[in-house]
Formats: sequence, structure tokens, C-alpha cells
Amino acid sequence: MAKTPSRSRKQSAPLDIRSVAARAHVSIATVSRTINRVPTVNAKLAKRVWSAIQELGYVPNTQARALGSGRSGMLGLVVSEITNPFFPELIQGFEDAAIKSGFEILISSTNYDPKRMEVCIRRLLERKAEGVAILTFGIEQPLFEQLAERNIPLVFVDEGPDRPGVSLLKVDYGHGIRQGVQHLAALGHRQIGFISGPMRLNSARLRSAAFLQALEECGIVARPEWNVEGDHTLEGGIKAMDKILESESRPTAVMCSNDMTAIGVLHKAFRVGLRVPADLSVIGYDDIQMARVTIPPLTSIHMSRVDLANAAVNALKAHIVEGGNPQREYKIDTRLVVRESTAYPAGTMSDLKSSGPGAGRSGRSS
Amino acid sequence: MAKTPSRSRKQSAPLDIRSVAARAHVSIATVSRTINRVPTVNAKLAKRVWSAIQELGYVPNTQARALGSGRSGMLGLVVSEITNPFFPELIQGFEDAAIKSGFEILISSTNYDPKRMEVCIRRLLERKAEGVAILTFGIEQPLFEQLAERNIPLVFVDEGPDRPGVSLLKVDYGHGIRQGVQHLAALGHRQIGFISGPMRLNSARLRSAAFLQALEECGIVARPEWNVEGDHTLEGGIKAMDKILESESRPTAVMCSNDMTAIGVLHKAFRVGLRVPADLSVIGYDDIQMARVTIPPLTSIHMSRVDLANAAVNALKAHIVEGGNPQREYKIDTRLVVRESTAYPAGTMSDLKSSGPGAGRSGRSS
DNA sequence: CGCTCGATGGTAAGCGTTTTCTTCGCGGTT
DNA sequence: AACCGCGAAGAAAACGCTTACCATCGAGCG
Repeated sequence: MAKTPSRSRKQSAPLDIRSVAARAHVSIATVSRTINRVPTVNAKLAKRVWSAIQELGYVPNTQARALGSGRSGMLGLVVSEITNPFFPELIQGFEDAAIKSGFEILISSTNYDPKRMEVCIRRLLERKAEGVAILTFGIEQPLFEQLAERNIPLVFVDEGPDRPGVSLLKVDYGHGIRQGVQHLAALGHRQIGFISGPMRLNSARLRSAAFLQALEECGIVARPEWNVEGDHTLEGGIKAMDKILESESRPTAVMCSNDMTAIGVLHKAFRVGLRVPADLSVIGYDDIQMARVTIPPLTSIHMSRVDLANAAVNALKAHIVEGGNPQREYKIDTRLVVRESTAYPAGTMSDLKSSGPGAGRSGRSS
Repeated sequence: MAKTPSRSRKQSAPLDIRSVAARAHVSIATVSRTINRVPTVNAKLAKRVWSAIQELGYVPNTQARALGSGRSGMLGLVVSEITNPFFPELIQGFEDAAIKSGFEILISSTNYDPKRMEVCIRRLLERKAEGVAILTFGIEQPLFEQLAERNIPLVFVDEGPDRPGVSLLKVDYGHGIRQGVQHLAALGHRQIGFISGPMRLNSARLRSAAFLQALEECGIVARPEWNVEGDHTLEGGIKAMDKILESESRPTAVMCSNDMTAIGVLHKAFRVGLRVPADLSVIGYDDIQMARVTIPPLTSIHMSRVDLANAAVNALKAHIVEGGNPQREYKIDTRLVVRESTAYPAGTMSDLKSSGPGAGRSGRSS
């Protein structure tokens, strides 16, 4: 296959569409049409063009393409922090979905920093993203006004401005959380704590609210001192657990607003010698991959990254390619995944083997 | 001036450089120069231009810019899999460094899939990346020939083709691994296993080799049945540990080629009731954030993502902006971080409290 | 006082595509 | 046989910006 004349040292040929045209003895218009698979080009010519492309090793210039066509073919994806395992999984899904729909993606992570966020937005604007998914689970919406004003299709999680072009991914936090609380209640827990995410994120507020409601539905009274604000990080989980342990009595179970927090809690429990789940049951949220291998494996509420990503891409695509006034909201559901960080509270492991949905193994407490 | 008045009617303003020029009563050249901070523009004019930009909310079109200037301002970053926590941390660092140097980044993850890799490369080519860092720790170099042929500055880890424009990040695996082995040896371990990464990755081979050498240096004999190939994933770690446990005797310590593997090992140990570090010491590699909160916290060999990222960006920058024939290799060092997954092997915790570098707490073995 | 020179700002020629508009060739009507 | 229509390919005009080159103008100098 060594077709390169081996002497192609310096800049040699510009290697643009023109050279392909010359090589194939057609006009550049025909080359362009061929590349874009316009059906009207004669099969014979097309073949010549493809060969020329092959032989020359020609690669079209995306920038020029975008400029000429006015279409960048890019979707923006804004996430909060790439180092939280939840997001890479989400990014992966988004990328797959985007590629499947013929788009490329532009990733930006804001690190919860408004300044960075502005930079992100500017970049998306400059690069002429055709649609942007803001999956930060936050409320920095005002910042995205610039995008909305330019009529760029947007998709937010939970809530966003009511404008044409803006879609919403409505996560049903309630369902999973209710399942979680019921699971704990069925196991016999009555003392349940909650570590929320940063309350400026509405996803965190919604989860917190869902928790309180579920608690109430189960007839359990919430104890404010066991309801502490975390920040969705490992350290935040540790600190929050610290706080909970400071209160005079401690809960028999703790539910967390995300898995990183829960892993922090697991760690803290380990530090202070609390056995999980014998002495303390822990439930996470998100069900990241790591949850399967924590010690013990973490019972968590699953929120599908793939569903989320697909919904986001579909929402954007609906606006970009189909146009019109498509569906505005997309439901994302959540569900409890029982593993081994939850069990009967200590001293309760009587003989109610029958109850407790899915809590097969119980505590290895004495 | 107004030679194309028929325009102003259509869909609002085109909001291009022209409109800014008009608003500021200067030529588009001046606007361009102002934006690019060419020093020869009169301060007064510049100010007018900036105001106009501000008032109009003008945002330059990157594609047009790239096309006009022939500079895309993009650096490509190719990683293996974004869902392995090591990489997001690396990406973060790379992005920060790139931005600091005035570049934007284009991320591609290959998922170890040659086909995906080709797509990545094509994308980098199409987008005219000015330099590409291939931080996959693998050996898919042949695939990157296309980039090299087009004289795009490249940076590889460990080894790469000896061409002008190609830089190498030489990771000193030996140092950290030797420290790790010595640490284990000092604790009294003589039965040490190793779980490698996929052997097609040369980083994995190098680590494995470094381990064997360090072992020899310490006068410990390697046991083939304890030296198994993993794949740098959680599941891989679990499976590999499975295999090790199948052998008739088991090692008192296991070293892993990365932290994910080690976490898998921790999990497996938990499953079969082996206490870490009392019954089994475990050492990871990479020192990802998660290593601090595993149970027990993981002793690991630290390889700085930030150093790696900075070196990569610097290497590329050296070629792109400085040109010439800059430094080809960049050293990245590694070092042991002792946490709590390593201790005296069971039955050895005599009274040698003094020895054992940093192994303060020993097993809580009986 | 006329001339040259150095700053500055403007004009216009690209950059590599897409896409509209033309042109051209050809088979079918009348 | 002249004419139409039609489909396919070419010519050329954007696309929004950068930048080489040129024009202008005030100032310094002989």
C-alpha cells in the first residue's frame, strides 16, 4: 500500500479538495458532492473521486466545512466535574449517542466554578455548537441565557427556563428514593439519616425533599441533626458523617445523595469501627460502577447514565434536525439496587427472615 | 460604505466582524487586530472596538478564525478509557495546562478498540489538531502514523517512533515499584504476587518487569503462579485474584499494576474473608483519589497526573510555538505512598516495631 | 518648504468548503 | 427539424475571519 511517493517531505501538496478534483478530473463541486453523498453524482465519477481521495490520503477540513455549510456538527456537553466517576460514565454514553446521531461532542467541565462556566459557554458559542446539554444537575441556568438567546437548543436536568428550544430531563428521584427508604423501613430501621448534596444544586434539593417525603410516608420522623448537607465528594461524605456521629444518638442507617458521599461514609464508618451493615446501613445514589466493589458492596439508587445521555442527545437532535416543537420533557426513572451495605439494624435480627425486600443476607452481627 | 443595504432586513444582524466594524466606525481589519491584540492599534480605536463588541454581544467564529489563520488552536488528547478514574484526573490536568498555554483540547477515548482509535485519529486530522498527546499507555503507535506523517507534533508515554516532532514521557516505573517492593520486604514479606495490566500495553510490561527486577534485588524469588495478567479493571482485579487464590499456597502480599486492579483485589479479599492488611497486603499503582478511601486505604505508587499532563502539554507546545528541535524526553517520576493496606505478614508481628518504613499500624490480626 | 519615512488603518486576497446558479448535453415532443 | 425540459456537472459566490500589501497622514530633515 506504499503509495505515498516517499518524497513528500515538506508541505508538498496542499492536499485540499482541489487536488482531489484535479486527480479525479472533475470539478471541486463534484468532489464535495461525492463526499457528502449527494445522490445526483454519477456513480462512475463518484468512484473516481473516492479513489483519488484514497490515493491522496485526503482528509476534509472540518473548519472549512463548518464555515461553508453553517453547520458545526457539534454538540456541547457541560458537566460539573469530570473527576466524579458519575460523569465519565455519562460522558461516555453521551458521546456514543452523539456519534450515532452524526454529531461530535465538545466537553466542558465547570468544576462548580462560575468563572470556568463562563469560559465553557464562550467556547461553545465560539465553536458554534448546534445544541448543548447542561448536565450539571445545578442551577446555573442564568449563565446559559447567552446560549438560549442565540436560539441554541438546550437540555437541562430537572428544570430550566421555559423557552422554545429548551428541553428537560425529568429525573424521577422520588421513585428510587422511596424504594430505598421503604427498603430500610422494611428492614426495621427507624433512625435514618440523610446526607444531601450541596443545596445550591436543585438536584440535591430534590433528592433531599424526596427523602423527607418518603420518610413521612413510612411514618418515620426525620431528625434534623441527622440531616446534613454534603457536597457530593468523598471528603464531603466523610465530614458529613463526622457531623452525624457528633450528635448524641446515631442513626442506624444513612442515605446519601450520591455514591461518592456514601463511599466517604463507608470510609468514616470503617475509621470509627462501625461495621456496615451490622452497625450502620448505607445507601448511595447514582449506582456508579465502583459501588459494586466497595466494602461492603453498596446498596444504591440507580440512575441510568445511558438513559440520561440518550435522552439528552435525542432531545437536542429533535430540535436540530427535526425542528418544530418537539417533546419538552423526558422522564428518567430511578430504582433501588440492593447490595450489601444494608441490613437489619443491630439487635433487630430476630427471626423476621420473611420480610425485608431483597435483604437476603443480613448483618454478620453477633 | 453602505454598499450592501439590502441585507439589514433578513433575520436580525449577522453579528459578524463586519457589524462590529460598522458599529465602531473602523474597518474589519482593525477589529480583527484589536481582537487579536495586535499592538499597533491605536488605544482609542481599540476601545471603541471593544465597546462595540460588548454592546453587540459579538463572539468570534472559531472556525472562520482557524481557517483564516491556519491555526486551529487545538490539542488532541487520546486516552484509553474515560471511565477509569485515572484518566479523568489526567484529562483535568491536561485541560488546565492546555488552557494556560492558550490551547483548547479535543478529547478522544479509544476504549482499547482499534476501530474507535481510527475514528479518533480521523477526527484529530479533520479538526486539524496542532499537536496530539497519546496517553493511552499502549502501543497502538502504528495507528498514529497518519498523524506523524503530517508532521503533527506528538507525545507518547514510554516509547514512540523516533521522528522529529515526537516527544516521549518517560515514566520511571522502576523507582516507585522498587520502593513498593522494598516496603513489603522490610515488612517481612517474602511471598509477593503481582497482577499486571494487559500485556499488550507496554506500560504494563514495563511495570511487570520493574516488579520482577525489584524482587530480585531484594533477593526474593518470583513465583510464576502468583504473577498473573490482569486488564486494569475492577473485574480484572477480581478475576486475577481468583486465580492467585487457586494456587496451592497464597502470597502474603500482592502488588497491582493499577489501583482499579488493587480495588478489585481488596474486594475479592473481602469476599473470601481475607483481612487486609492482616492476612494480605495490597499495593496499587497510580494513586487515584479513590485510593485514600478504600477499606483499608490503599498503599499505592503515585504517578502524578498533573506532572504527566504538564509535561505532555509542554512537549507539544515546544514543537508548536517554539519550533526547532526541542527536548525529546521528559522524565516522570513515581513514588510510594504508604497507607493502610500493607502491614507485617500474619504471624510476623513480633516486636520489630522499629523496622517497616511507615508501616505504623500493623495488622489488627489476633 | 518639499520630501521621505514610520505609524496606522483600510483594501482585498486568500483559507477550504458548501451551495446556488449556469451551462451543457440529450432524449422526447410536435 | 427546431424546441423543451431535465438531470448532471461546472463556475463562482458566499462563509467569517486573518493578513499581506497599500494608502494616508503627520512629522522630521535637508
